[in-house]
Amino acid sequence: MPRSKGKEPLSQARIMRAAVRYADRQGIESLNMRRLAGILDAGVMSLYHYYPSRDELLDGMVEYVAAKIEQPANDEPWRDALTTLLVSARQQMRKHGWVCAIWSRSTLGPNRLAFMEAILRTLREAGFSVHDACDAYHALTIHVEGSALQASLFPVKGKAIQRAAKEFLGGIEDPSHIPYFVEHVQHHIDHPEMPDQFSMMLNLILDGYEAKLAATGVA
Amino acid sequence: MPRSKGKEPLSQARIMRAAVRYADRQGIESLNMRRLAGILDAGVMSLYHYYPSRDELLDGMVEYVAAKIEQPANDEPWRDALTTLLVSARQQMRKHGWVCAIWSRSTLGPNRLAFMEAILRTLREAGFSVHDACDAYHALTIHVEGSALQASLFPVKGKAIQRAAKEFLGGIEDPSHIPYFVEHVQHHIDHPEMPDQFSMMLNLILDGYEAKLAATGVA
DNA sequence: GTAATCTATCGTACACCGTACGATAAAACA
DNA sequence: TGTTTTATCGTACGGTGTACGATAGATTAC
Repeated sequence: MPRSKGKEPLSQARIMRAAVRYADRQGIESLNMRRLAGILDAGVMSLYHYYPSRDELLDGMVEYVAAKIEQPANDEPWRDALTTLLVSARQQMRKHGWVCAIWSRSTLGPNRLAFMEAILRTLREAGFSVHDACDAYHALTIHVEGSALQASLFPVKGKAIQRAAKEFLGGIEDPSHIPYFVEHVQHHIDHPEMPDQFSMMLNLILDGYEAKLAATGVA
Repeated sequence: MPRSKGKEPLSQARIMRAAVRYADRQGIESLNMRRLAGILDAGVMSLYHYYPSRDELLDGMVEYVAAKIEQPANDEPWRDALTTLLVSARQQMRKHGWVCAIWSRSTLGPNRLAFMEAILRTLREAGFSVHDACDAYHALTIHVEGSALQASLFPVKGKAIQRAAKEFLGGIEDPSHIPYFVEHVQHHIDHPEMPDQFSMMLNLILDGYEAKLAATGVA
């Protein structure tokens, strides 16, 4: 029984929007086919007309986010181009915290592939050897994915961080054994807004490879 | 009906060993309570006498691995101490590839806490300010966890890498759009043993913070 | 020794998940 | 008008984690 009058029809795009929206609010663990169908006011099996399985839906969600990563202009210097790519990737991963959990595990789709290609192209055209480009590629992507993953484990907003961290410390049975850890958490409580630690570290990595590139003398 | 004569009794340790052993071989996704009980030749619900839930079992598995991370000697210079800690952590994560998937998400247990505390203590006693120690801590742990995660997505052994990468490339519909990605994968095929890229990057990070520490002049 | 209690075991059952299969009715086409 | 295609979805099945309560051996109390 297709297209009943009252409700707007299903589509890949509408399902995807609902899925992303739900994951943004409630996390991806609790996103299941029945709930998603419920949100869309549709039968569960109707979803399978547009996505053959839950896994492919998740892959699609990763691609959805990957599509929003900004691509650098062609004439940008390599360091700026990489910064554009990686800062944008980081932004999207922060915006959709759930992607970190499935990013690496998802089947490689065109958008994620384009992201990887852009990084590698930038490096190679900057003069990096295949080997150095390989090193730098992994260093950079590890940093982006790793830091987004770590960040996704904590609440985003300042007030919520403080509350979470406090009850976090409260859960420890004997804090006297771990003074430096307590101090560290306290530091996060006192400074909820980290002054862009991601970019600092990114620059440190880029500094290292810029020096190496200069030493190689290729340009 | 407790302790039937023929079979050795259950215990936290025996269950944990079986779980780790199974995850090492078959991965953690397919590890479920029924299968684990089957391996141990026990009823499913018997496991719940030792672990109140699957989640707590997984937490225990993370703790099991965290316990094996080598702690540095007290008199080691800070850079050596950090290297000891992080290289050892990396080794354990490579040995038990499945931990990467649950490491960050697990509830903080004493062993993982001890690992974090050791890093922070080393940094602070080396003269890092609370803020710099915070930065360095995150940079280092992101590197360890991120690189182990990326590595865990590929087979360990050389021959398997080559086969996997080849069929990986074969699955792409139009490789001409992604020449640099193809080149990158080819590089991995040709050089299955990466000359310790992890340590190189680790040293790069440590170089950066050593320079910063020297500049601060604290010692 | 016997009775009461405790403890480790586990069978059954239930709720929730992804999804295979096939039915159905509206739309498109002949 | 009759036929085919397409989007919808109800039902059901197998696989999960686990709540509940039964049970039989070990332990303890008398």
